[in-house]
Amino acid sequence: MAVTTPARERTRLEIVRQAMRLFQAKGYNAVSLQDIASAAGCSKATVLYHFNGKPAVLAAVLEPAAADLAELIKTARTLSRAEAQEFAIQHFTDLAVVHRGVVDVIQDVIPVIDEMPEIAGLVADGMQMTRYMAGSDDPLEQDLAQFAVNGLLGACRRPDGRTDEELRRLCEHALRRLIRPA
Amino acid sequence: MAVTTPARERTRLEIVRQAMRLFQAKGYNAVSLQDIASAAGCSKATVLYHFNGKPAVLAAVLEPAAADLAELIKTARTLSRAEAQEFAIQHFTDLAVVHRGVVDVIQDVIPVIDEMPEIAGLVADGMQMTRYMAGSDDPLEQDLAQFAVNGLLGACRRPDGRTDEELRRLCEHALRRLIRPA
DNA sequence: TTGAAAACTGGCCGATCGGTCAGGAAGCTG
DNA sequence: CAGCTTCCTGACCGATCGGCCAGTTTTCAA
Repeated sequence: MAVTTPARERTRLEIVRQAMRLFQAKGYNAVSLQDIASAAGCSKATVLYHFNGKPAVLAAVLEPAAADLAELIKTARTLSRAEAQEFAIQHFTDLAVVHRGVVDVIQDVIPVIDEMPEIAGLVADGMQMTRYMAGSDDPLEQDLAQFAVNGLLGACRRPDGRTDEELRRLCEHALRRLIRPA
Repeated sequence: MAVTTPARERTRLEIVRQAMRLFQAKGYNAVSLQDIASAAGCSKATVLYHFNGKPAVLAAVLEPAAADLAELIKTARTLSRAEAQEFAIQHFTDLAVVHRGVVDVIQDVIPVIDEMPEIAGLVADGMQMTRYMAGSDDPLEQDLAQFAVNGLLGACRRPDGRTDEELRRLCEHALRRLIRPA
């Protein structure tokens, strides 16, 4: 058995690429399977041949970011509290900047997040990372870390033509004003 | 001529009340006119009798917050830069906390904000208030003020059972860490 | 009390949604 | 070449969407 059929992967990838672009531009709910199919140059039925429903397309779009985040969590777990905090500030920022499209998509799904089990893991990991970033169990610092992450995600949503590096620097600067070292 | 017909205003108000509740809970796009009508105890046709389409319902939901914000802008315009900054920090926080439901609704509409002229004024005023909050024209401080407002709006979206006063205190605390006095 | 205006509604419309299915086209293997 | 699997599609489905309209009920001033 072939590990992957080239044709299958090519179409699949194009669907995910276009779905990402559209979700980011118009929001998950406002994009139809027909929109995705047209953009990817195939029929709606083909989209549903490759993915088991619209939520599965969303899951595929989110998957790379979710995997990267899970990797970050795994690393952070091996560090001391102070190290984990510094690690979280730097790498969570990186992740949000690089995957800023995903950040945008997630925001649009928040109101119905309970009905989307396919992204529950991503969200849970994000909250875990926020806890690492706080650096302490003090409720105020935890709340401020959440505040910081909200600002971070918001900034990555509307980058205003900033380059990755400019955006990363801005976010890290803001985080260091908000977050107290452990 | 009667200034207002009681029956008309009563129904209108109930529709707006229920629409607000539903938009906040499930997002603008996920709420149908039928949902609003059922919650308000009338028919979908009645909703369309009082409001010229679904966007008009949204505009009515947002109107009180928009009016309050416009009033804030008018006051801030009469102040010195330093006074306006302090004014913005305190009263923009208040506004976001009191109208937190509206904050939630707006977030859901952001991806299609260009197609919603009825909320363009609100958004423009919010950005103006953000500029006052920065306290200087330095691009970095402007960006940080935007970052702060993103955090503010995010915190008001998911209040986690906090009281108005707790939420207001948290936001003001975070803002004072992020914002440099003019 | 009465009649016109205001408030309201059931039923219908075209469009679009996510999703299904039978079957055609393409590609690989013998 | 034949035959099987994979890939893909047009046509169709039931549901629901926002919106419209003709007509009924309610309100209220004269």
